[in-house]
Amino acid sequence: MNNQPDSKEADQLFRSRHSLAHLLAMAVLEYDPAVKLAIGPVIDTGFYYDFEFSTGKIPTPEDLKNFQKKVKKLASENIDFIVKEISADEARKEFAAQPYKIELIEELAKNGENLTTYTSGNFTDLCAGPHVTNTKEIDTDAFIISHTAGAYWKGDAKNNMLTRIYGLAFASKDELDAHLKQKEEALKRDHRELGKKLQLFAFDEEIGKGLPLWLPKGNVIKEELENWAKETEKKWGYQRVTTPIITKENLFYTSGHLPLYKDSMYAPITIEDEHYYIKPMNCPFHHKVFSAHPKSYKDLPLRLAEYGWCHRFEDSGSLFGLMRVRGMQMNDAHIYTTEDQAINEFVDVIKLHEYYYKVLGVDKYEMELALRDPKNMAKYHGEESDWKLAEDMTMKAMEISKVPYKVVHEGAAFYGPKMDFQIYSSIGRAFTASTNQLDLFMGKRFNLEYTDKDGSKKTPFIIHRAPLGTHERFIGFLIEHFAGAFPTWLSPVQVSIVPIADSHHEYAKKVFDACIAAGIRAEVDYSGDSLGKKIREAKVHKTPYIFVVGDKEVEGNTVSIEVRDLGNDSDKTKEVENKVAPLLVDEAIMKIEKEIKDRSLYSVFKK
RNA sequence: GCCGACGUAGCUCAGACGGUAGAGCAUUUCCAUGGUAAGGAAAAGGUCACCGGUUCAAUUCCGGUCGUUGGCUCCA
Repeated sequence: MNNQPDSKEADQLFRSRHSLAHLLAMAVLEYDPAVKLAIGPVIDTGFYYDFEFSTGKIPTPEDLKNFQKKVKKLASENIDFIVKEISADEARKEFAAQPYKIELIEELAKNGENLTTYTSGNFTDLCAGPHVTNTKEIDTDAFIISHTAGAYWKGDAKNNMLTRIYGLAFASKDELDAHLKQKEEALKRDHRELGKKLQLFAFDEEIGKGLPLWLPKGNVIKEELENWAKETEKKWGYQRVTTPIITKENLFYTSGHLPLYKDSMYAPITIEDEHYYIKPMNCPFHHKVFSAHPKSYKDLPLRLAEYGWCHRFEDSGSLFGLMRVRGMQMNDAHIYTTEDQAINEFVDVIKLHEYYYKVLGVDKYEMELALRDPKNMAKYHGEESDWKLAEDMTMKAMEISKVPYKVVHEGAAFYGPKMDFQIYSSIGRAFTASTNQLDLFMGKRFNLEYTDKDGSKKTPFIIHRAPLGTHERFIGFLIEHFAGAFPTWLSPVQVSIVPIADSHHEYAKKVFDACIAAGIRAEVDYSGDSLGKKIREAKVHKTPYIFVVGDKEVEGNTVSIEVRDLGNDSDKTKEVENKVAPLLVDEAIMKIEKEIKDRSLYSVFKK
């Protein structure tokens, strides 16, 4: 387990959680005496135990409540946990009726590890411990049996699916309550909730799962991001291309994707005896752009960018709001370089990420270098020497960049090492926002070449990069990151104009026209609602600025400005005067125009 | 894909022993013309996700499908 205790308090909590898992097993055994026990480890928020229930005995939510009562009762019975060291043979006898335990015993015995059991009351479990010495150490108000889930034995989809029962457990009831409260708060910031409330995107059964509709307000964010990416990439020396979303199947045989990913691609369309696939990625298309004309070393590095429309037939069970969809638009580009240029280009890609994150105020992120999984070497194509070189080069680039990173020995792409950027939303959820690769394989596969100084033909190195990931996942992230209160440049509505009475509608329209002329996204509330209601309406939609216009404003050709209050969630630096003394219309517009142009995270009216 | 849970009006949710349903908000209309987070009234809105089965009768019970979701697996 990775959850080794590192302090006395943590150690005590670890013991309590672990012991609760055993008490849960006791309750479950009473409910289904023939249940097969798998494992019951401690996790960050408590514990779980995996079971294989007898036919027809899968517990209902009602049963879970009973387990909870039973565990509570057991915990209050002052049961001792008694540890015992046993031999493999004794263990085999003791757990003869428990096939999963037997499997564990064989493994442990093979590795020459000592076996221990813990006995609590009439229940003995194979377990490395540690546990409480007596259940009176457990706070019986600080845990709940929360929910069930399916989980494969040993995390392998080829194995049986077991029923996992999760428990939340903390050192005190206060901490448990705090955890539940925090989860509730997190739900309010959940991009699915906010997306509905702020009318950013929607799904429709008739269209299909994982295929989002971008509503007008959400589309504004998408376009702003895309414009920003185009502007930035232009400055960084990228050229834009457009490639089809559909292709004859052979392209994906050339790339090697088809045999590997057939199941997660939309099925082919057959027409005039040809199979066409909808593209799940843009790479091969960009390679074809590269090879459309002969290339010289002088053309390199060649950076081809496209917000490409990709479709992947993801497993229905893995779809998740905007974060995991079947139709996505990717901030993709491929950089074709000489061997000498590759590291520098890779470093620049990392710098580009840093730039994007800085503008968006994403300060918690890290890189993860995914190398080949030694247990699954068959997945990876290409020459060993190329892999070594690519791994060295990526590592070097990461060193140079000085961004913190960790190395993982699995998860590389089949054609090269992968560098992911993990970012964390304000509710603590981690996202892989961007994946990048250094690829020495596809160039050869597609016979890409350029003529070098000496007239020889060489294969370019290829960097795959996508700093803003897909619109879908990235905006999903941004919704949670900003809790729906986007910086002004990204806000669907930037200024909400609220006339005090009907008689001010005409003036409101004038102010509106001035905003629109300045490129500010404005709306006038012409409803017959009360002033308070109109203000509230603008505020629940998290509009950055409300212009209130009444007699005073008409007379002075001004607007009274209400600045969005970010409440307790706000960063200190975002503190603003909520009410701004009436400003001339032109002046107010100029200030906000500048804030938008700067893509500022902060209000121009900040203190 | 797998295991589980859930699906009632646009949204958030009530509801019943099996006898075709209700609230708040949103929408529309009317009244009020209001100076900073919900003014008042009325109307309209549902094949209770869909398809089968049991039943005199199904939104309610059973089965299947679709969708959402908690996890597991996967993620070029």
